[in-house]
Amino acid sequence: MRETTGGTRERIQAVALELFTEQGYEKTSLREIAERLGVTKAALYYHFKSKDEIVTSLVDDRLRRMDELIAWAADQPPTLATRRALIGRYADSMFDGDLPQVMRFFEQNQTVLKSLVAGQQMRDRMMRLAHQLCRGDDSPAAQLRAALTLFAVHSSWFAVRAPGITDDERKRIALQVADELLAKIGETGQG
Amino acid sequence: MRETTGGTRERIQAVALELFTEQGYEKTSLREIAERLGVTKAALYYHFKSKDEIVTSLVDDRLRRMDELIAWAADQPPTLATRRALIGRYADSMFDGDLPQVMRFFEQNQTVLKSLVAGQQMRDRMMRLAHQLCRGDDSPAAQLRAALTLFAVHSSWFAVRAPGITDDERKRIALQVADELLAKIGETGQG
DNA sequence: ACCTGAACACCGTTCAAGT
DNA sequence: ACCTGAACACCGTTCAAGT
Repeated sequence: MRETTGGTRERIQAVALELFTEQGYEKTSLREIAERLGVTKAALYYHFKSKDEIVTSLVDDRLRRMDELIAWAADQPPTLATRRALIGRYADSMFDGDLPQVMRFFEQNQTVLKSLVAGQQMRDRMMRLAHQLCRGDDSPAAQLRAALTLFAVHSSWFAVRAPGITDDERKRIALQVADELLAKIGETGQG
Repeated sequence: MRETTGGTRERIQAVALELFTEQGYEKTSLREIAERLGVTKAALYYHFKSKDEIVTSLVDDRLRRMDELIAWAADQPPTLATRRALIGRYADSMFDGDLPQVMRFFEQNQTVLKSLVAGQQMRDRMMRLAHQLCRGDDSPAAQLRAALTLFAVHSSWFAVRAPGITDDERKRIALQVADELLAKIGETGQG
């Protein structure tokens, strides 16, 4: 058997992330997760206080990295160069390691997550990121552009339908479009 | 008493739309809806085949209007003028009558709706709209821009935080940003 | 035609009890 | 420390029965 490397807690997280992303949070029952691991539903409650808390544990790492990004940006001058660097770093983190899967899960479960603590924190960080992206220009248009810049990175995963396109190419396209949006922030005049 | 204008079916739809939007589809129980109307849970099943089917009935009207838009666009030449007119009409329909509430509901419940028939149809229509918006330019960047154009209209509701801003102003900003994105579709060269 | 009462299998959660 | 068995209130759904 030698199922996987280790502790039950980690195995629960792995299975939960997979099923939540595939079928959604609400559609995935704890019974389903437990069965895959060969334990009882009640066993899950030894490792996590609730179903909600499983999600929290998945998102925590991601939250920390976003906090770092936001803090970094707040320390830089509010220039176009900073905005470009910020979205570049954000895209890097989105396409790096196993975080894409966490974000994919998040993307798929935004609604449900609204009522979950982790979801609210995540939304909060996105808002702050957007706020950093239009620092020095708080016009409505700038706010909208900042939000769309983040969307550009996210939606490059599903909005672009091209056979055989690589993750790197998706990232490049996303940053190209993002850069154009960012360039319009902080411009004097309405042109 | 003379509760509302009429039939139980319509009253169910009204209450369901309100609660689904406020709390989400999964978090709203049929018991809750029934109680508000002073009927039994089972009574709902006389008017609707399932909880899912309540959503379908809410979204149907919206689907029809999107179909009309798509058909109209397919009949026009694939020019920038057409793209601009298309997103303009789309924004109109989004900010008009009681449809905004339906869309707000949709925005809030995308995930859950993925597994519902109505949700899949809705996603399908959004894809087709995006496709119309980049007709004649199937490059990845164009696809991404087309998707972001639609997002611009949607996210103008929540991404823009300005005290006392009106719906009309939100719409104007959305269309301004959308137009800039659309202008870059179909441009020769990569510049 | 319109609705009720009671039952169905399933859900997340709790807790005493076992090793 | 780690897990089980059995119970809890709640969920969406069904259906015979009432008017």
